[in-house]
This record gives sequence, C-alpha cells and structure tokens, in this order.
Amino acid sequence: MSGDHGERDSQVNSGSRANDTHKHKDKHKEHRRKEHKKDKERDKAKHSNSEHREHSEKKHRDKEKERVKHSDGSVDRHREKQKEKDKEKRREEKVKSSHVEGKPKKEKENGHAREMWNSPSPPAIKSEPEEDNGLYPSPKHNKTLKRERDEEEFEYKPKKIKTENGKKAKKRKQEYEDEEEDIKPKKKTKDKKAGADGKKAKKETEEKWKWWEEERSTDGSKWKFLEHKGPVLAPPYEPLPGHVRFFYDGKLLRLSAPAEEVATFFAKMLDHEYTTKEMFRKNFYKDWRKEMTSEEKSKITDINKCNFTEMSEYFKAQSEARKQMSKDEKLKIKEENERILQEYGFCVMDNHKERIGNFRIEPPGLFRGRGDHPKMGMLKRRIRPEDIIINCSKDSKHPKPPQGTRWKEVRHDNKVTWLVSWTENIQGSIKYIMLNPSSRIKGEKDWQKYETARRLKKCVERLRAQYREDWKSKEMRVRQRAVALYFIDKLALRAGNEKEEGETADTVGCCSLRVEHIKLYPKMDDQEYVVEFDFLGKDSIRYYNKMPVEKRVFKNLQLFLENKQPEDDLFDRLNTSILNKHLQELMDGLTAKVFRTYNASITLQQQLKELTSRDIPAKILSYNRANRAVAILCNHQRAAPKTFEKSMQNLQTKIDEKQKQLSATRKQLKGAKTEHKASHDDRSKKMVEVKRKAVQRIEEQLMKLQMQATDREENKQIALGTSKLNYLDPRISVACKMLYIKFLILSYFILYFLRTDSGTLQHNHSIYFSVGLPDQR
DNA sequence: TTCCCAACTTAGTAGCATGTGC
DNA sequence: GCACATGCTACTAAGTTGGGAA
Repeated sequence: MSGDHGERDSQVNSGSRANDTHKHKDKHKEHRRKEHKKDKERDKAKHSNSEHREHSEKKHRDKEKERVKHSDGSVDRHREKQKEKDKEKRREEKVKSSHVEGKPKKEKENGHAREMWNSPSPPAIKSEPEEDNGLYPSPKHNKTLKRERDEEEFEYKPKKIKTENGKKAKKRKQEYEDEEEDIKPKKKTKDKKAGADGKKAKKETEEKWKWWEEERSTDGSKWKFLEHKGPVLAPPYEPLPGHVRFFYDGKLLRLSAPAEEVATFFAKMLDHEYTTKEMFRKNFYKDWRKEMTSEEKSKITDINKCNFTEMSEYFKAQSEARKQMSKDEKLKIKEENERILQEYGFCVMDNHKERIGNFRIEPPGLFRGRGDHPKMGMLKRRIRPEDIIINCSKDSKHPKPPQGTRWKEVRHDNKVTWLVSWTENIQGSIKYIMLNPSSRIKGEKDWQKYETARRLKKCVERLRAQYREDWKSKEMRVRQRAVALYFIDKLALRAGNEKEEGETADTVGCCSLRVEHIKLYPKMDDQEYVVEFDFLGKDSIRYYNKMPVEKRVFKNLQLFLENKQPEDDLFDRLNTSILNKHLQELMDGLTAKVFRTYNASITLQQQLKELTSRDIPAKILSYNRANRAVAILCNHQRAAPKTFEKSMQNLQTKIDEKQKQLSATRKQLKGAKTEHKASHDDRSKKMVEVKRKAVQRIEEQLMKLQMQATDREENKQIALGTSKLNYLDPRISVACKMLYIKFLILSYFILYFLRTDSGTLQHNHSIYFSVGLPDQR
C-alpha cells in the first residue's frame, strides 16, 4: 500500500476541498503562528493601546484624513448617482409590474466571480427593490398574509389531535404529490388510482396539524410532554468467517475479536482515498493498537505490512450479494426496517406523534474528518447504553435500556429539544438525537429564521449606511468590524469562529481571516481596488473570489495588513462574539448568519423575477439557475459526480441522434409539401400535416434534451440542495408561482380578447400549472 | 471580559430507492 | 426484466450562537 500521497490528486479545481495546490502551513509555521498569536493576544490584553499601534493608527488616521479630503466628494457624487439609479430602477419596476423580460444573469465560468459582484462600476451594495411584489414581503405585510390565511381556513378545527404513523407519513407524501399532480397536467394517465387517492389526500390534508396557527410557549420550554422508545444501538460485531484471513508481512495472522473489528473498519474503506493518507493511517494504527492483545501488539509493528485485501474483498462480495438478493429477501429487509422505524422512529411530543430525525446511535468506525483533519482515521468507539443520556417527560413511559445495561442518565429537561445524547470520543463533543425537519419544533425554528431575515430586509439599508459610516471611524476596532460586516453582507461569508489549533482542519470564516488569505490589487485588468480571497472555509471547501471593493474598504484593508505577517489575523480586533453583540444592538435577533439567509433569499427572489420562460424545460432551467445563483453566493460546492462525464456523453449522443432525426423529418416534410403542391389531394395534405407535427414534436424533444445538457453542465460542481434546504424561504418560490398564475390569468384575458389561437392558450395554461414547486422538505 | 461548552443549524457525501429506456 | 442513471435520504462532520462559569 502506498503511503501518504493519495490526497494529492482528486479534488476539483477552484471549487475543491483542500488540496495540495492550496498552500498550507507546515508545522513549524503553524507553531510560530500559534506563538505569535498568543503573544499578540497577551499584548492586546495588557496594552490594548500599545504605543506601536497608537503610532501606526495615528499615522494611518492622518493619512486617511488626507485621503478623505480628496475622496469624499467623489464618494458623495457616487452616492447621488447611485440614488438616482435606484430611483430609476424602482420606477422601471413599477412600470414593468410583475413581468420582467430577459434571461437570468449567467454566472461566470469559475463559479465564484459572480457578475453581480463584478460589474465594472459596482453599486457597492446590492440594491433590493423597495416593493415586495408579494415575493418576499416585508414584515408589515406578514400580518395581512396571516389574517388572509386565517380567513380562508376558518373551517379548520385546530383542537383535533392527530398522530401520524410511518405509513401515513409516506401516504401523506404521496398525497402531497397527488395534490401537486392535480394542478399538473396528467402525465401518467396509467395511474388512474391517483385520482381517487387524491380525494382522500385532500381530506387527510385538512387534518394536518397546523402548529403554526397555535400559540407558542413564552417561558422557553420546548415541550410539555415527551415520550419515546430511546435510540437504536449499533448491532454487535459479528466476527468474520474463517475463510476471510488477515496477513501480516505475508504471514497469516488470526486477530482477536476487538482487533479484528477495528481492522474491518479499515478494510471497508480500503478503496477510499482516505486510507492512502498518512495522517489517516497513522491515527488508525495508533488506535488500532489500543485494541490489540499484547501478542498482537508485539507482532504487528508496521501498518504497511498489513494486508487487509481478503477482508475488503469479503465486504465487497457481501455488498454485491445484497444487490443480487431476490425480491422477497429485499422485501423482508424492507419490512424489518419499517418495523424498526415504526417502533423507534417516532415520539409523542405534546399529544402529537412526531418523526425522529436520527434515531440510530452512530455505529463505531473510523473518523472521517474533512480536509486535512488532524484526527482523521481515529477510532470512533462503540456507544454503549452507559454512555447515553435519555431526555423525556417525568410522566412518560421511559425507554428501557437493553437487558443487563443501564442508561448513563434519564433527564427531564424541557428547555431543550433533544431526546437522546452522548459524548463522542474524537473531539469530546456531544451528539444528539433530535426530531425530523418536518416536526413542529424544527418547523417553528425555520419559520423564525426566515422571519428574522425578513426583519433584516426592513432595516438592511440603515445597517449598510451605518457600516459604511464606520469605515471612517477613528477606532480601529470599529473599522475592522465595519469591513468584516461588509464582507459578510456582500460575499455571504460565514462569521468565522476561532478554532482550537491541532483539533480540526485549518479553516476560516470572515472574522478569522488571516493576512495570507487576501491579496490586494490597486488595479487589476480594467477594475480598481480588487481584493482576491483565497481560503478554506467550512468543510475545507476552497473559497476563491476576486472582488472590486470601494476605495475606502481597500484603504482600510491596506491599513489592517500593515506590519503583519501572513499568518496574522486580518481582523485582529474582532471576533464573532464582538460582531454579533454589535449586530444585536442594531437589530434584535440579528447575527452574522442572518445575512446569509437574507442575501440568499433575496437573490433567489430577484432571479426568479426574471424567470419568464414559457415552456417547461426552460422554466426548470431558469429555476435551477436562480437556485444556482444562490448556491454560488453561498459557495455551496460538490465534487463532480463520478458518472458525470459518462452521463454527459450519453446525453450528447441522444442530442446528436435527435438532430439527425430532425433533419430527416424536415426533409420528409419538404418532400410531402412538394408532393401536395403537385397533387393537391387529401392524402398528400394529410401527410404534410403528419410530418409537420412530427417536426414540431422532435423540435420540442431536442430542446428538452439541450436544456437538460445545459442544466447538467452548469450544475456540475455546484450543490443546490443545501441552499434549497437551509437558506431559501419556501414562500418565495410559492409566491413566485402565484405571481405567475396571476400573470397567466391576465394573459388569458389578453389573449382571449385578441382572439388568439385557443390551442396555444391551452398549451401555455397547462405549462403554467405544471411548474412544480421545488422539492422543499 | 473571556473562555468554554451545550445546543442547535448547516454542510457534503455515500449509498440506496426509484425511474427510465431498451 | 434488466441495466443504468438519477434523485433522495440518512448520516455525521463542521459550523454558529448564546449563556453561564471563572
């Protein structure tokens, strides 16, 4: 087995997880940085106004004053211009009403340098329309919305208690789809049953628990009653059959059960790049030895002499056998899983049966840290009942531990939402079993999150004006805070907590950016004051972006960089706590991450407004593009799917064939027309019609394929799911759809009065209703 | 005021289930 | 009915936030 080189090859280009092309500090450098930082912190604590800093600040304040003298006028002029532009934009939007022409802005190829940030003379801050157009209503409209809904649903009986089992949940999912189906054109005519089920569905839906219409507790309690069956523990280890052998240095070696179990964890990952990483192998070996008998320890002294191949082959064969199982066998397993789900997958919380998110305790295995994680490969030990804390109501039926065991603790804390917790051994952090996202408790939180983002919308311009003002502050800490906030707002950067070195991969967010993570270019190509960002963010995903900033930001950054080493903090007078405290003062409930939610949702709204395509494939493409714009903003990336190249090739083949078919059919149409010209008989006329329709059909098919190809290509390395799930207020998509329906109705009348071809109208109508909502959970 | 940690959200990926085309 | 592609979900790592102890 090769040593430590595997990690150096596989990551995707600029949008990749940490790879070797990205500069990492060596240990020495790391140590130096640590020491330097400590010194700096000590210094900071003792002499926050140290002479040196005072001197350098004063020097720069003076410089800045000088610059301000010269630049203020131009900034004001720029502001005036901007105001004018904004006014004009608003006027235009009023005129345009809800219908906006034009394609969504296309992202630049590298997926990072977005047009919206890179326009040559950028409006420093994104400007949002004042009007809501019903898409992202301001809070003042919210009440109205709620009232309207209440009025619409006055027949609803909220007191009805409803519990839900898994089958019903599944059925409900199906029914939801059926409801969707009701407004879609019936694609699958074969499914006649769906119609009948649809009626049932409506009845069932009426009984859905509308928790959002109920009062929320104000005392901080999350529930009043909680009962569950406890977690599903990982199955005990099953020793390998005798024919599966382990070899050390070419010789057969029978391992003890504990050592064998840990060896199987490694063997199962043998095809994975992880097992080639030196850090992974080192950590694994160290922890593996802890499980060995003293005899094994004395024999096994070098991991590179271990041969796990037979074990690996055995697990592969098992996996293959699972795939080859008969239908009945598969059904049995499915039924057993369903039984477990029914038993452990639900709890009763305040008279409602709620789905649990992760009711299984994480099984033992090897820790898969992301990026250059110093603990990758360490043994995640088996969690026993004695490690587990149960949280439930005093008056509930407490979950029973397996026979002969006991829980670590049974707790009755209704100030928290978790049902089960345990402490994992890698980082010493607490893991939880919590409810499914569909639960009241999660839904409420989600709702609150978007409400906070909407409140931010109301005051974001004030906040922006404030931080722009703060760029000029006499205090360095205020300037740093203001510039950091500007980055968070404009680039949707994460807050960036400080991390314990040596415990996790070296990743940063806004507040923890270091000097080495940015480069300043007074002029780059035809743009002025460009900042280049290059750092590893959450999950060691690389963030790379070049952005022109306002002159004042640029000058401030120059100031922050002065007399600093590459490994020093860019914002040495700022951390997430200071920043959030400041934000809290500006708006109740405001934290750094609210900006991400807000900017993601507002971006989706703006992009969707431009979604004017009329046919389904183009609509889907446009929606995905809007979604993609958000994913790019939030830097949500993924490794290109393994089958990407192949599937693109297949799609291209289909497109080529379709093009050939189209040109052949066009020729046939031409021939039919010629024949009809000559004969003028009914048969040839019919033939022309048939061929014309065929051409039309093939054209549509071709367009669909081409759209698919574009969509897939654009989506190659961008993960849409995360933003869809966590950042995009679902009401925006719904409102956008409603706006479309309104627009359609209007179009209907216009077309009617213009006596437009009724066939076309019907066509458009069905398309309108066929645009499904994005797959919200 | 700082540090630490519990509690929660956000994140990418592996693998399974389902759909599609032949 | 099969093979392959695709989408979805479970899983769990890695963040953020806020509160309490030192």
